Amino acid sequence: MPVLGKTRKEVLTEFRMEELLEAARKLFAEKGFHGATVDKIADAAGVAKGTVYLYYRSKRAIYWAALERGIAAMIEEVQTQVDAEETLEGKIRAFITIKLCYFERNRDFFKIYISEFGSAFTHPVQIRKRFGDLYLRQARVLEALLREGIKRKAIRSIRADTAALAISDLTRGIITQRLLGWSKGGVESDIRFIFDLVWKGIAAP
Amino acid sequence: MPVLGKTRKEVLTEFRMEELLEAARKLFAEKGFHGATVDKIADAAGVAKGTVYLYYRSKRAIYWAALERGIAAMIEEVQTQVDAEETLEGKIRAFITIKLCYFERNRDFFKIYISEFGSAFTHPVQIRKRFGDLYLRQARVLEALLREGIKRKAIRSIRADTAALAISDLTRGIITQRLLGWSKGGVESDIRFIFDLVWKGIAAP
Amino acid sequence: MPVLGKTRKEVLTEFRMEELLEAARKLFAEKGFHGATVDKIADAAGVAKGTVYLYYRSKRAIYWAALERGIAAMIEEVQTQVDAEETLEGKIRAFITIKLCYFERNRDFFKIYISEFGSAFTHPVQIRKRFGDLYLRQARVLEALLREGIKRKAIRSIRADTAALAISDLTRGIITQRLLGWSKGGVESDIRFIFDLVWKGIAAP
Amino acid sequence: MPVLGKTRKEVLTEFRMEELLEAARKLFAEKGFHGATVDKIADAAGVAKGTVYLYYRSKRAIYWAALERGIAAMIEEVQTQVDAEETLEGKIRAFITIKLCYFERNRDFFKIYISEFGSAFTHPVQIRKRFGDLYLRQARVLEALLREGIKRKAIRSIRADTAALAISDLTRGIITQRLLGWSKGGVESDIRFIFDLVWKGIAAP
DNA sequence: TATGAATGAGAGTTCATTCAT
DNA sequence: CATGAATGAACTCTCATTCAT
Repeated sequence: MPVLGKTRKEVLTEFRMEELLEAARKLFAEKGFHGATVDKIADAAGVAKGTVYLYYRSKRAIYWAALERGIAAMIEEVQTQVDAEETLEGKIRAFITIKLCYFERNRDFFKIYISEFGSAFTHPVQIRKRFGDLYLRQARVLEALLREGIKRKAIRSIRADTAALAISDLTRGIITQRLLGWSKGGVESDIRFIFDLVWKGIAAP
Repeated sequence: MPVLGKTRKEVLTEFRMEELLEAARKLFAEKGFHGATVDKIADAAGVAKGTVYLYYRSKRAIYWAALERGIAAMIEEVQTQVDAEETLEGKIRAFITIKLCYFERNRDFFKIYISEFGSAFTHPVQIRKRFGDLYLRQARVLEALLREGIKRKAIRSIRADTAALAISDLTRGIITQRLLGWSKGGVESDIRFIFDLVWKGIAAP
Repeated sequence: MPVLGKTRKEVLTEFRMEELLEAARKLFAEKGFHGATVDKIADAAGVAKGTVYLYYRSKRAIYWAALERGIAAMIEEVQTQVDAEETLEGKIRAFITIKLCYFERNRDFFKIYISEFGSAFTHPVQIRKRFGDLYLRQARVLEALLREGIKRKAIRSIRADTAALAISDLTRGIITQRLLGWSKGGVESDIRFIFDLVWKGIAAP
Repeated sequence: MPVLGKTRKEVLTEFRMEELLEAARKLFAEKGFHGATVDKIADAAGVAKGTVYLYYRSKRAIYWAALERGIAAMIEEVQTQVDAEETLEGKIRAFITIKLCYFERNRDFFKIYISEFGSAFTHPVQIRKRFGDLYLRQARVLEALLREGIKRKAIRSIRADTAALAISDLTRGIITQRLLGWSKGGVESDIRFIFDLVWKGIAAP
């Protein structure tokens, strides 16, 4: 009997998938794709090995689900917060802030995210493309902002796509530094640092 | 019989290690750490599998050797060129330029380098630390420059260590974009882009 | 409420078993015992996997049921037609003809039948014996004919049991050839071929 | 240093392959393809599991090697003995005799052989074809004899290809009966039975 | 009665590492 | 010093069977 548009079965399925995803996320983050075994994922999720395959077609599929889910959630959060800001400056600052905060809150996910980055070159083309698309999608949120700023002469005339990726790189980089314990400053300080660098770097004279 | 301070044996050993390293670099770059098998590395180097273990203690050891060797060579090249420049601006530009060119010339190495970055979080602490030290060493070349610039008031008062890492991130990022085919501009254009962003971002007002 | 000696429940049970058998027969024929999964059998029969086990104790049990059922039906058909013939020659010809036609009509069953033959040696003794009994039962229909023929001097003095099996082998062989596309002749031609060979081979001089 | 055209390595390789084949043959015969595990084959051959894969690419490959090897040896033996006979009658009798004796001597092989027969319909087309070719090859030895006999009017005008397969079926059938303990007669008696049936069945009037 | 989610033993295969030659 | 055959632990994935609902 469907309740709220979902049958009992669907709810259970969703629950199991989420449970498995959570366990997988933790393990992938801790040990990387190869280090995490399906056995351990099943164990961590509290189910038998075979059960994993009732919900995901392969180990890779779980990995992808974790990755895609995380990026999608991040994009959504970023987009929402950027939209909530009124000034261009505020929007760009929000972009940096939210990404940084999101990753701080989802460290496990960030580790998978960054690891996939590292594998970008060794994966088959189609997998690489799939991740690329995902990654570029979030960069494009920023790109649109930059383009608007350039049009309004608030930002000097630069390649908006490259700049967007560069800002993403900076943000990603600072998070890496934080997680590795290389950055001594607080989050606030790090955000301010990145933003200042970027804003001074791209603002119209 | 020692020649130039090296015995015949030492020369041969060095030669074999180099040969193996080259083969390994190519394979690690192409297939990643897990995808590259010792069998294939031995094959590519033209020796038997067992021979590999006469020169390196493990597969990981080869990987590390490839990584360390590459980073050391890069640092050296960067240092030399930075020293050759006279102005602060020139030195910073050189830092970016040389790194970018070095990686363009040594794509195989870059792929390993970037991949290790991705694994930074899944490795045991001591391995992570070892890579960190290596990575930070090159950043410190830049950090010293920035510190000097700040002292001379050519650069505004920023955290030199964080800034150095940020500039490294930017450089690494643009190379990634280039290798993935995301950057449409030429090398010159990319260098100029990064440098402008950085210089405007950090220069004293 | 019993109807025609069967309760409603019994009718339903029989119906389900038949339905499952049909589905199983098709799958076993197509993929062999190991290739056919209980999942697919259940699917093909339009029931859930668990339901299968309400009607059959195991996958093997379904297989056996399919096999026994098929052989029993064949024996019945053969016996009926043989009885309908009047001459010895006619009876033997009928034996060959009916078997061949039966298998032509029930190719799925034949594939299982022939496959079980192949496994005859790898099965545990009791299973082997069970199949043997089944197989020998049909041969005995023929054996009886031969024995009668020998007594009446229409057939030369041969070992009736061995001859019966030999004729069965010939018949089985020709069907195999037909199903594998090795026999170019029509059914009629194949029947005539076998019968001539056999009749000339066993007839009294 | 090559000795007798074979290097030490080649001899060792051949030895291991033979050793594995023997172990595999026994297990396949006893348990069938699915029942025999690579683990057990390795065990029986006295090597580790991984070693098996140094000599054969897959479990299937071992199976095929066993099958092909056995059939080839049989064909050779049959051909040699058939050639040694002078009369047509003698040749046909030799064909039956040698096959029967070969299988009596190589029971393990026969079990695999017969089992493959059973799987003929469930295997992919190319595998089926491969076995078919192998099987037909031995039948063709006989076919040539029959064709010659027909030309010389010693044999009545029959389809030589179908007859050859039929005689093969008879031979195979009698061996099956023997191995299953259904045939009470001695080898001699069985051979005579088959030959008489066949010869009377095909001889010109 | 019917379901299908859950199980977990067990399959084939790979590969870093060792060691006798 | 060089070899490469041998190892065996570890991997992912399958599927017959069970059992709570």
